[in-house]
Amino acid sequence: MDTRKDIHNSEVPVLCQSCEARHNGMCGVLEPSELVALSKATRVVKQPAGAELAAEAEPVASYANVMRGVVKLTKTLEDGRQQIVGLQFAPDFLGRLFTQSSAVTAQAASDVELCRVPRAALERLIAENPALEHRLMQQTLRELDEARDWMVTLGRKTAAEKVASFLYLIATHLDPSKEEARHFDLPLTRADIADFLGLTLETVSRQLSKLRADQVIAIANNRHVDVFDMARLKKRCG
Amino acid sequence: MDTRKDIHNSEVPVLCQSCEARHNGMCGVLEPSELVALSKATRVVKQPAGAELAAEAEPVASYANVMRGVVKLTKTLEDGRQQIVGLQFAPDFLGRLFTQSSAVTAQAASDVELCRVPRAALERLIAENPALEHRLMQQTLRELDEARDWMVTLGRKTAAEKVASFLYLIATHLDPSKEEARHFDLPLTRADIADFLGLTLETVSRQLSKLRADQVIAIANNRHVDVFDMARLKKRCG
DNA sequence: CGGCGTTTTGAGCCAGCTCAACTGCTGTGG
DNA sequence: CCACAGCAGTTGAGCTGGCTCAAAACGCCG
Repeated sequence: MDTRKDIHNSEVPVLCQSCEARHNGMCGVLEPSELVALSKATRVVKQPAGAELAAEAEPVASYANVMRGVVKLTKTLEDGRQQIVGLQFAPDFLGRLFTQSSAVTAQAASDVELCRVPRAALERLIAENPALEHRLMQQTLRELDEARDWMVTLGRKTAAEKVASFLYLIATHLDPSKEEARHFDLPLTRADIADFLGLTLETVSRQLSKLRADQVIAIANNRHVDVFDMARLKKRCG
Repeated sequence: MDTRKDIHNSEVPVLCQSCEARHNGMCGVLEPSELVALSKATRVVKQPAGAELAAEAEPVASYANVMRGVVKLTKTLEDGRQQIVGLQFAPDFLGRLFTQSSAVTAQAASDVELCRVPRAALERLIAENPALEHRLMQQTLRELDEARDWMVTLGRKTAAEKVASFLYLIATHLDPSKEEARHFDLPLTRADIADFLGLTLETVSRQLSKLRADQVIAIANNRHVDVFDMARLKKRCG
């Protein structure tokens, strides 16, 4: 992989210089020399929405960093009932460390760009560099906090509160502005949203219509959402 | 703290020799010398059922290992709705690493015995010993897997399947026998079970009565449960 | 412009909730 | 040793939020 001398980023691979994982993701703890070594094994891949990235109970040959787009983690019961158990945004790390097979299916929710790392290469680097494991531990703890937050949403909130909570989560993750109002494109279909919230798609649609009727949001083209007032949305999260 | 020379456990503190955390918990990765040093700072405490061990959004002064009993982790909405987001059994580690305050309330579900470790002592040991962080990472990943499993239960299962799933979880954690039939005392009240399953306590009670009527379980004294056939119970988990 | 997948809207139903009464166990005081 | 208070659990009856099934509307692409 190409590298370039640079006063501020001497020896850092070109691709890594603008990558979010380099700044806020796991690569932030790596030395330039480690980054160069790792980048020899990594490969940036694009995947269209709907692509399956890893299947439940299947062995996975590689880990990845999400560079662009949203990945959904799902679990399915024998009779087909499905639940989304997590969403991953750039620059999240993707993959279950220290076990042969993933407990979830990972699927591209929107078009995504991933930076793939072969299993063995990453595990070797982790074994050599405790700071990397520490960083991954921090992300894992954050994911556990988020999973537990979502358990409250699934177990104890009404349909209206669930949909508001979903919009709030997406708004805070996709629109970085600090303004009161935010807007973004939903990375999930109504069916996906239903699978994330433990509802039917009809109920999701009805609740979105209600939020529109109540002037909390506007929806254009079924996908683009304007939140007029984040504080008002938050109040509806229960 | 007292120590004793022993051919097989030279220098290991007496209390640690019979402790589950020494065998399957985080202390399993510590050298005898580290264990001696750590045990100087730890303190075994008993707490009655209902005792609050750590409050949501409050700073915590110590971590702990669960030695006996069950600890419930709960989250509460402003209006009082509650959700149990995790149960911890011996020899689980208790506490949120690397952040000032816990995101959950920890409460003794049954009478419990904890081995308390001051925050600073454990964090120093983790910084010095990557193997310890690795072990804690493994538990964190396991907890994340369990949280995601439970999200499917909360979001997509019926009341009957939820109650069966709860009994299955408790049976596999509390009765280590490999037999088809198992029996144990429920560590949770009906209200707690409801808060774990996202149901009302009346619905929990009705579903337990149904399982009894269907000869899947027997209940004595409201707390003691006999599962006649684990395979049959598992089929009812959805 | 026509066809297909997604979303919205409507109408009726039912699983699980609410409210309420009752049972049974346990501990306490006479 | 019994009466009785208090709490946990059970059971019943009726209601309702979210589900199911069905059809119409919308947006997108050839």
